[in-house]
Formats: sequence, C-alpha cells, structure tokens
Amino acid sequence: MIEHSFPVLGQQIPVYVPTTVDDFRAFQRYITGRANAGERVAFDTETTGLDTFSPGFRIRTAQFGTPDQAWVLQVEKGEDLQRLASWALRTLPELSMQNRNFDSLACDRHLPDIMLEALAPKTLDTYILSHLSDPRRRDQGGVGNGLKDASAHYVDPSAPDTAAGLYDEFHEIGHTKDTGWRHIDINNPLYLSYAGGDVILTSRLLPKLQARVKELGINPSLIPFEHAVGFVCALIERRGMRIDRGYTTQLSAELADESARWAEEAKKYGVENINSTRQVSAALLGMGEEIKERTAGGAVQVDGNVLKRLADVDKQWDPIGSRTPNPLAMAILRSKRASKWRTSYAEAMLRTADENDRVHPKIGALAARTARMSISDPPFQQLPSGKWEVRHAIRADDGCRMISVDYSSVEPRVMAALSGDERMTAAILRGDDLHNLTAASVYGPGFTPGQRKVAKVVQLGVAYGGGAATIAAQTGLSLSAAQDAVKGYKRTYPRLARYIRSLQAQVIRDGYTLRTPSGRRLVFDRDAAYASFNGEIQSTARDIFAQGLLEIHERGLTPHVLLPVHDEIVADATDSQAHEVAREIGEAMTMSLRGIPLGTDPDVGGHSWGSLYMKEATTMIANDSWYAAHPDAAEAAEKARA
DNA sequence: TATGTCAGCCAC
DNA sequence: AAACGTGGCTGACATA
Repeated sequence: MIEHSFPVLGQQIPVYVPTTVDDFRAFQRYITGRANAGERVAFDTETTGLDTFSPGFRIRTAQFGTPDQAWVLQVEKGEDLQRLASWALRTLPELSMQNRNFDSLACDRHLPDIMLEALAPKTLDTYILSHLSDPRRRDQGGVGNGLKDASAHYVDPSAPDTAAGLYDEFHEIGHTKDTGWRHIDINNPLYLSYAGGDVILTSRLLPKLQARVKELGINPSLIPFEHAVGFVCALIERRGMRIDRGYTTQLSAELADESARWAEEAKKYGVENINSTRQVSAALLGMGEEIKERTAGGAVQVDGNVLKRLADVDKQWDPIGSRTPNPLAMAILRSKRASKWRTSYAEAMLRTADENDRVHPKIGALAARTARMSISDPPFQQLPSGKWEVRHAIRADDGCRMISVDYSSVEPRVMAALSGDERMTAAILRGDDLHNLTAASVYGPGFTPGQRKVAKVVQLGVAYGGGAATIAAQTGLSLSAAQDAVKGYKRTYPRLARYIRSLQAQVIRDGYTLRTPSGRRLVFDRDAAYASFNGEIQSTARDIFAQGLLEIHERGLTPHVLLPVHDEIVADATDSQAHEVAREIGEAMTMSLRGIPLGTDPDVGGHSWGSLYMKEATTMIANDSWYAAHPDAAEAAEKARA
C-alpha cells in the first residue's frame, strides 16, 4: 500500500493509495465498514479539467474519506479501479461532496453504472450548507464557499492551500495551472496527498456547517429544498442543448468580418485597437468632442452611453437626428459589439459543445448572495435579447419547438406582497397596469406616455434601491423633477415606502443581516443597507422560481427543460405537444404569495431559441440583405411569423 | 507567465 | 441625506 498524509490541525492524517489486490481488499473493508456503520463518507474526484462534457475529459482519481483517513483510487489506470469506485459509490448509503453537481455529473458520464439519480438522494453538499450559512463570496466580505475558504474558516486555518502548492509542481513539469491537472504524474505525492486532503476536509467540514446553519436559525427545510433544486439543475445540465454548428460557425465568421471592417474604419481616426479605452478617448477628444463623463478610476469614459450620444443614436441604435454623428464613435460601437458576440457567445458555444453538438452550460443553482442562479460556460443567461441572431444558434431537438415560460412581472408582485401595500395589491388583483396607476397618481389622469415611462423607471429604481439622481440620469429629467417623481411614487404607495424604511432600520439593528420569508439569511455590506429591500425581493423571487422548478419536476416535465433564466424556463417539446407542454409548465410554476397571484406567460416558438425573439424584429429586418445570404434564418423567421 | 484590477458589455 | 441590485466574461494594462 502506498501511503501519504495530509496535515489537519497539526496531525498527519493518512492518505492510502491502493495498488495491489490486497490493497483493493483493504479499501473494500473500509467501505463496507462505513456502510455497515451507516457513516457518511466524503467523495471527490480529480479530473483533467472542468469541461465535463468535452471529448477529452477524464476522471483521474476518485477519493473517499472520513475525518481520520482518505483513500485515493487511481481510476485512470484502468477499468478495475473504475469499477471499484463505482462499487463504493453504490455501496455507501450516505455521501458528502463539495459542489456535488460537478463530481456527480463527471461520475454519471465517466464511471460505469453510476447515475445522477442514484447519487443525489444520498449526498449532502457542503457548498449548499456553506452558502446557507453565509451567502457572500469572499470578495464580498464573506467566508467564501469554496472548499479551501470554508475549511480554513471552520476546520483548520493552517490547512495547506491545495491548489497553490500543486501549481509549483505543474510548472516543474512545464505546464500551467490550467493544463497541469491533466498532465501531472498520477503518482505525484503532493497530488495524491492533496486529493486525499480534499475528502478529509469535506468530511470534517460537514458537521461544522450543519451546526452553523442550526445555530443561525436558518430554516432547516432549505437544506433538502436546495439539494432538490440542485439535482433538477444537474439533470438539465446533463441534457444540454443542441447548437447548429454550421450556422454558428458562419455567424462567428461574419461577426469576425464585421468587427474587422469597423476596426479598419476606426483606424482612419488613429485608433489602432478598438478595445483600448485610452486610444478611443484620446482620438475622440482629438476630434473636438467633449466628454464630461469619468470612470470610477478617473479616466475619460467611453462606454456605450457616451459613444451612442456622440454617434447620435438611441438605446436601440436608431438615429436621433440631434447632431452630426461622430463616425468613429459608431465604428467603435459596431466593432466592439460584433467581437463580443463572436468571442463570448458564438465561439464559446463552438468551443464547449460535445461530440453531439450539444452545449452543457454550467448551472450554479445557488450562486448569488441572494441565491439567484448563475450560468456559465457559456453564459446563457445573458445572450442578446434585442436581436435574435445569437440565440438562433440554439436549436430544439429534432421534431421539437422551443418553449419559453416566464413569470409575469414577478418582482413588482413580490414588492406588493412583502410590503403589504394596499393600493399596489389592489391594483394587481384588479389586473390594472401599475405604471398607469403610478403615472395617474403622480401626474394626474391626463398623464403622457413619457410620464408613464418615468413611472416605470421610478418603480425599477425603487426596487433597486436607487435614488432621484440615478432616475434623473436615466430619464433625462432634472434632479428636482426626478425628486418629485420619487416623492409622488412614495405618496402613491405609502405602505411600501414605510416598509422599505423600516426594513433598512431593522437590517442595521440585526447586524446587516436579514431573514427572508423563506427563512434564508442574507448579509449586506455595512455601507449598503439601502440594498436590503432589493435583496429581499430578488431572493424571494428566486425562491419562488426554484419552487416552480421543483413543481415542474414533480409533474414529470423536467425532460423538456433546457435552461432556467431567473424568472423564465426555456424548454422544448414535439410540434404536436409543444402548446400543451408549455401550458403545463406554466401551470406548474403558477402559485401565490401572501394572496397575490404569480402567473406565467407560456410561449411557443419555432425550431430555434432565436425564433422566440423574432416576432417584433422580423418586420424591421426582413428586407435586410442578411436574409438573402441566410436561407436558414429566413426559414426560421417565416415560421416565427406563422 | 500568471494574476489582479479596471473598464466595458451582455442578461434579468 | 442619499445611496440602482445580481451575475459571467473579455481585453487592456500593470505587476510580481
């Protein structure tokens, strides 16, 4: 038996690496012993990288451990060791993992006879417990929810940094921190010791976190709730969604061409690199433009807003006609947008797609400090929604149509429910348009469309904890007019205004923490108690969405789901079933919060995700020569119109 | 080379 | 008195 060790609290904990038949028997005795005792065992893997669904991905080692020992199976050595790992996973009645979905998906795909469905019910995730205890990232002042940070805080401040030490070893073999995981010798002592260390730490961390969650009075039912939500998200991630590789490749090439053409244009004005804000601002100032805006760091600001003003276009890039457009500003805008769309979206899809042209974006089911979800690799929560070209790369499965179901204005409804504001509640129950009501109350019954827009901006501003100054900046109103609008809004919904004030006071009294209606603990920065109302709304809306997702799962609809997007479920179903499935998903998501109904808008599109975004755009761009070069897109637009 | 910060831009 | 929230990601630039 090869034996290494890992230091915890001044003790050297043994890390066993079985290599002979006798060693394997010893491992089996360890596992059956724990199984018979009903003891929870920590599990972890070391892999070639984080790209679980890429063709070259492999599991290198599988580790099992308890507080006083760890076992590292070198599964990449062969099928025998793979089967041994699978056997142990099936035999153990209770497991713990740090970030369960990553390892579970890796095992589901790369170990024999291991399915997500079998692992999930018996696994506790230390990440989930850590997030429930303190939802902040480290850079937000929290403990940090990674294994390293959480262990340093709850288990042993002097535990070695597993990654940092290994990076030196990676460099010695001529690799980097990204490529080293794939190439480090499977017998490297440090690698094996750290692999074992991770499960030792996980098993020691779990009871500490359980105690912490209890001590803080966090709603204990959130623990099974988050495990269930995470499991459904893992199922969605495993399925992934199909891209049209031909279309995406062509789109990427065209975006590259467009970006290059406008970069050439910018060169005429002395901007060699359109991404250099220094060059851009210098050139614009050199052309005689006045730019008053400054960045937080004090530099001349040349962001989208400034460039659009100089290019004399509005938010939708439509000409305003108020001045002579600055051609450099327009060239920078166009070149940057094309390159962002290409690198962040089109190329990211091509890079991450598996051998069947499916992308599996990583779903962080419990991510933000408010518990909202995040999606990365690629970032599918933030594809352009004003135009359809990028989303058109995503296709429903063969014979299927895309479905989108979102909650109808969920955040205002949550605002009304939490504050108990009678006027807002009554308006919602009557089905009135809130912004019309606000505008009528603030400006009188003869309010203009522009005043309704102001009412809408104020509503969002209040929800975000913003003030009159930001509202003035967004609407073009004078500061005093914006102040009047905010005052009018608060007069219209007096109970809401009072609720926001008292919530902030309470948050400060409670050490900048807040308990949401679901019993979740939120923590705020000491200079940002004003953000507490937004935090409570956002977090509550997320929990409603997560509850909706569980109801979708209960009704057997998860196989249709492609992606969760904050308040929207993207799904697909066969042509004949699509409308019925959309209706069922909408019904599953529908619920009420303190008497306020939370309804949904089911929508059925064509064969691409983009088709759901074509309806308005179609008429605007139907004559674009783009269509002539893209029969595929023309066909999709045709279907969208139908 | 790797990492951190700033600036910017995409979404809800 | 006022305070616009939550993310992922790329590229430039400075630094170790």
